[in-house]
Amino acid sequence: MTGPEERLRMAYVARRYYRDDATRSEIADEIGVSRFKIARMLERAKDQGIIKFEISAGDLVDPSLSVDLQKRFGLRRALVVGAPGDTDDIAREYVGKAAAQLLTEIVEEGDVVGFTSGRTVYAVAGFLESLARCDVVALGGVAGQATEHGVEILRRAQRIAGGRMWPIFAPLVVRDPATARALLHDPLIHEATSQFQRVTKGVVAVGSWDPPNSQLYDAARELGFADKLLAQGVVGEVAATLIADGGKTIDTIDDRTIAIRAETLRKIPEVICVGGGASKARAMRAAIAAGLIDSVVTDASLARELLTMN
Amino acid sequence: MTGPEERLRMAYVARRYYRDDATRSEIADEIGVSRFKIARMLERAKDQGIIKFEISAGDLVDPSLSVDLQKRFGLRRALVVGAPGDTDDIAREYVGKAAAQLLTEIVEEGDVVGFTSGRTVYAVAGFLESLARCDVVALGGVAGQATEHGVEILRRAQRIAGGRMWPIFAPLVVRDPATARALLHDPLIHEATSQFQRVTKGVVAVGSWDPPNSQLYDAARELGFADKLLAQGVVGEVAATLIADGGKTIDTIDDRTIAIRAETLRKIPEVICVGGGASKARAMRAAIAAGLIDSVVTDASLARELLTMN
DNA sequence: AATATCTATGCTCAAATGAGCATTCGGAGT
DNA sequence: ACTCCGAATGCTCATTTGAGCATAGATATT
Repeated sequence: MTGPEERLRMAYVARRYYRDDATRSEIADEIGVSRFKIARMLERAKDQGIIKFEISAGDLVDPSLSVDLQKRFGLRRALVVGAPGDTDDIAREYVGKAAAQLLTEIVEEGDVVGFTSGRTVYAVAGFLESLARCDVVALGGVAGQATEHGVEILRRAQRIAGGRMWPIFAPLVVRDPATARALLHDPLIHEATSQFQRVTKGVVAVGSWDPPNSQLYDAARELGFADKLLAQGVVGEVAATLIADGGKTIDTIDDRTIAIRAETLRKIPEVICVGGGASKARAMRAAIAAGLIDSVVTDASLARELLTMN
Repeated sequence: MTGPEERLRMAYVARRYYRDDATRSEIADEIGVSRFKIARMLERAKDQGIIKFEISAGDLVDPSLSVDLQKRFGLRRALVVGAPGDTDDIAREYVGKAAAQLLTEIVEEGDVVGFTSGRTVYAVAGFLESLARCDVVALGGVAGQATEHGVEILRRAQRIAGGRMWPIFAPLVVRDPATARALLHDPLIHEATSQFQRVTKGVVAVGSWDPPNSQLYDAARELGFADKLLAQGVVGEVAATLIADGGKTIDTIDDRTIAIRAETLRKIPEVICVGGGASKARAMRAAIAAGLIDSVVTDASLARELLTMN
């Protein structure tokens, strides 16, 4: 075992090398040993834990989970935020903030950014503070009671991005195909849906059907669709595209939804899925398998669940 | 400000470079950028605090205080241990342990190691666990009530070092010169004091007279010397050598002490002074100024006090 | 005591890195 | 539109560093 004098010396060398950016030769001259000895001291300092590298990536992001997730699922980007013990509400704040910062970082002038509705996407919009000049489009109608949220997301994004906006003032899912067709012929809605193919970056929430944690699920249940869809293996949804466990999309109610279709979604150069909480893991895995999403911003619970699912 | 994607990337690069020892070029190929960009990312990661270097030197030693102290006072070695808030007792344990480890590290076969008495030196001996084969010598008589301590130090050191030992069974200070002379003519004591010139490494405690924190001071007070000596400016002592603030040694009671003399102490190649607690700062500073000690093992309180004294 | 073994040290030469510079690109100001 | 400025990028070449080896000194083994 190394004595305190030697450890102190190693600490000094480590400090001079890493903190002060001295070269090994400088340090060697300074304390009168060869540069090779300095090199070996630095190695041993690392082995013995005298120097440790603390890597953080800021308050929010967990660097290793992020990279693990990105590699494991072949994602374009993955940001994992917060601690696994956080409540869903706290996790949503973290995810929203990180996703907002990510958008600020990656959105370029001329982009067309699409948003679904949902609480997490609402949080993203809430944390948006600056954005390159771009147009914003709703990727679907509004689900859930808090109807205003869906529109509010676009409004805030538009105010910050400064470009044009195409909100969709309609429910995400309706009772029958005829109603859906009628809505889709509404001039304002039609104009919005025509923008789908121009979208270059999508921000989408993921909803879980098993266990149920989705506003689309709630709406479907009210309309009486839910059980049949569950029987067909639906585990989650993105926008209004239902997905089964292996990633197969299920089009049963496509004629009753006002939202971007799976094939159009897949053509968007980058779709970022936001959402946290371990309960959404199956749904998110299915969405990735379905090829609907390219990047994720999530929390540590969901990330760990995804990484240990099998 | 940098976005989370970029920070994550920087964290990843930092991890690969510092933790995994990947070369900049490897990382560059891996993520498809130039090695120059990697270099700049690492620089910025350092600036932005994404990577931090945590340097510890083990549980005991405070690396920066140690180096500061060593440089400020031109010491051969300085080890500063523990936290400034520690009590004297805890600090003594830390100092003792660190000094013991230091001895283990630096004592070589054939050395002759001298010890004074004192509680801290006793702690040093208590923590000694291995030592190159060497002889051990008491550097003076015993002060304080716990007479056995002084001898116990030598016994333990001898048992671990395996060489010869020369303890001194006598008080550190006596009432009058005649008593001192008589003791110094005692064959056992004479044999011990004859070893002083052979000593190659000394371990000495420091006693403070102002404020009083010294067993020699207590003894001197009982014998009625103390006030006169304080009037002469004594602020502390090493072995039985009294020292005034600027480092001047005061020989008033030298003819009544059984201990190594200042000039002999100065000839020892390395004298290590052990002791902690801010109250001993003046005494230690004086001992350094007097050229009686070459290295120190102390605690954070004393070190900070020394560094801020002026 | 002689031998083998291990560890620490410093060397050479190839690889990795840093400093400084030229170029490009994207605004900001006129 | 134009120029100007600053930031970012990648280059060259000198410096720094790492890998592997040879040597020397210590330690264990017989």
